[in-house]
Amino acid sequence: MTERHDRRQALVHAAFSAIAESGFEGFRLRPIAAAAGIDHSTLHHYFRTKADLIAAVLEHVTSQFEATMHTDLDPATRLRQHLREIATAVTQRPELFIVLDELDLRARRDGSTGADIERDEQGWRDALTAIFTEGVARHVWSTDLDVAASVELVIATVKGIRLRPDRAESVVNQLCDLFSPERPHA
Amino acid sequence: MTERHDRRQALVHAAFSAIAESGFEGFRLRPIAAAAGIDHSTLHHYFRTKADLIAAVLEHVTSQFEATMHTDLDPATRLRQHLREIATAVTQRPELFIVLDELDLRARRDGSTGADIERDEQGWRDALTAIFTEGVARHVWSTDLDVAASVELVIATVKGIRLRPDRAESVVNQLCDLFSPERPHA
Amino acid sequence: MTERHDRRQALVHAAFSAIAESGFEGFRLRPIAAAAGIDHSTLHHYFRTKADLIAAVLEHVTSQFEATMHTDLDPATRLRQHLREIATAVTQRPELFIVLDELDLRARRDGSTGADIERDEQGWRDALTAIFTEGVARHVWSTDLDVAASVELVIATVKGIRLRPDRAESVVNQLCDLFSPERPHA
Amino acid sequence: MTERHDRRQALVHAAFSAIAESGFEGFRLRPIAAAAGIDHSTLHHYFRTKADLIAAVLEHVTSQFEATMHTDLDPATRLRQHLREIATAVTQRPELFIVLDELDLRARRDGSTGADIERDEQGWRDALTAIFTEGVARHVWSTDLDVAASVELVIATVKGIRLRPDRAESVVNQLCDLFSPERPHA
DNA sequence: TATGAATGAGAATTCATTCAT
DNA sequence: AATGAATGAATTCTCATTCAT
Repeated sequence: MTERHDRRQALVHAAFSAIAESGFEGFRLRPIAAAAGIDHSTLHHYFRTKADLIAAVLEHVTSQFEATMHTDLDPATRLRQHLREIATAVTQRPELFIVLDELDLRARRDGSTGADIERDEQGWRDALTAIFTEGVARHVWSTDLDVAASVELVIATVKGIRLRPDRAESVVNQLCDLFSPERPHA
Repeated sequence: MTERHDRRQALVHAAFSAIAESGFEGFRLRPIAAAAGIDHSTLHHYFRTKADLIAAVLEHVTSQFEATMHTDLDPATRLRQHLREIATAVTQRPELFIVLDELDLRARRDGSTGADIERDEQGWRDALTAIFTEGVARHVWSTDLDVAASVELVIATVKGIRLRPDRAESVVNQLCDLFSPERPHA
Repeated sequence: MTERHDRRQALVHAAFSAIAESGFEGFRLRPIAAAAGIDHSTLHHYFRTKADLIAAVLEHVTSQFEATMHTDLDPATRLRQHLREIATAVTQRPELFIVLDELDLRARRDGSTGADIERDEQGWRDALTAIFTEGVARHVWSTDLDVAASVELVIATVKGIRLRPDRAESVVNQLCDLFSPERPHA
Repeated sequence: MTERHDRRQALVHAAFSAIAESGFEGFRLRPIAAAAGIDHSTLHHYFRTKADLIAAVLEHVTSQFEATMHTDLDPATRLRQHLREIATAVTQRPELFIVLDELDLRARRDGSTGADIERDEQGWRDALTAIFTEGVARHVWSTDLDVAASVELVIATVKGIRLRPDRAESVVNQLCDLFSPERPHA
């Protein structure tokens, strides 16, 4: 049983790496099976179709993004911390975000992929909305702040740095600074 | 000669549309040739290889982004206008940005695509840098503003809305508001 | 032991139905095992190979045709009754005859199937020969009657209606009428 | 153009022979292509799918059965001649009838095959009906004769001898004799 | 007896590309 | 410039069978 799980995991990992490296364009099953050390027909024992394997990769990826949202008192700090963690992750595990980008693009054509991704994104959106809403309520941010637009801005920005680990940190810092200008002295 | 040019254009357009619709994963030459009304082997008279056709699509796409930067006096207005134009384009010609996203992802694997895209992006980066630099010089923005990070933030944000035409406008507005808070009254 | 027998029977029945429905062209072991509620590899405990299972189906089919020849006095009546019974069977259990037809066709390629079927057919041929021989002896039919040819005619006709339950009855009646014209009046 | 036709013909012939020899159960495209001396992928240039090739085989087979019905004066002679020609064909070109039998069996599962075969059979049925009807009108046969049943009997008998070239002649003769008893001399 | 894992051979089909015409 | 024929390598997926448990 655990062996079965191991093989499956090995296949998912191999598929994940392959997508990270070559995208879906060149994504073929045989090399995946080979990387896991099994015959390519055995792969179908674990994943009936290519789509099933891709679905498993998607699940693997999204499972890595389980909410790491903190519950500090200060919403501004929470936002900053959250974005810094993302920036760190982009830097340390760039493949994760590359594959996510590939999946995002693929979601447009593949309904079920789209649904899974959308569900995941909605969870994230809700968390961000909570931060901004609380921030406005506590007068951390102006009551004029367009919460929905701010949330989408954050999301867009994060998506925009997924392929740019080198710039991730400075970009999220700059975004946080715009929301909550550091008043260093005084 | 002009006929030849027309045929090439027809092929490039067909390829562009196909990529916009199905991405590179499902990008096949035969349907492209069929869409242009020619035999699939004739396509090779115009583009020796598949890669050549893709390169032509890339060129077609980037040629659509020739800098439409205005030269108003006020840098803040220039920025806002520029981003609004982008948001409008994303809304009105979403395929253009979808294909750009596909190409961006592909650039990681394909050196020459990467170079072309990078060159293009650099032009854009320079223009944005000029705006922010001037804005700081003219005290539109604080001298503390991190110009480079601001430029990357703008770029990241725009990239992040490429697949979301519906949110494009509100996101860029929100970003501009953060840079230059509208102070409506007083 | 009886359990084992039951399982075997279940498998044979499932195989029989599958062949009746889709012929040998689409005959696969896995669905058979599934229909019998067992794993497809367990099937090999009961039938070592696919051919073994097919042989069992053949046996099952031929066992259904144990001579039900009557021993009335009148050969003509015997013939008519025999053919009517066949026509009824074709109507009521068409799958039996469909599978028989499939097996007949297959016999050409598969030696052992051929032998089994041939043996069965010979028994039938003998019974028919007995009827016609007796009929000629008793002057039910002309002494000019070609007994062997008549037997083959009957066999051919029956084979010819195996896929046509709807016409079975009228065809066998017509054949009997030709052999023994009903002289209803006078 | 004629070359193209030749290749197609060669493929159809090779397919025909393969089916005659091994039936549909073992019918694979690669050996067909090999027999025609081409790469197996080239086969798809001529027949997009396996089903297309089978359809061409079916057409080839049915085209061999274009009505060879004579227009002698005597219906009984016409019937006898017709059946003798069939018996001769079964003897001389047994594969034709074997393949026909295979197709007949296959027709049950494959709608389009079924339609084609049915259309062909209907033509034959019409011709036979004409013979019997005329025979009854001319008092060659009793007015009591069930024309429809007689037609079906002939059809069934012919189908029943398709796999038995050796018995074909004696069976059809016997059938004719039953319809029109030879009254030798006297 | 029963299973699930594994295999290897092979299935139809697709695709970019080349070549002769 | 244009075509259709041809290729060969590759693709996903299937299947009967075996083996260890």
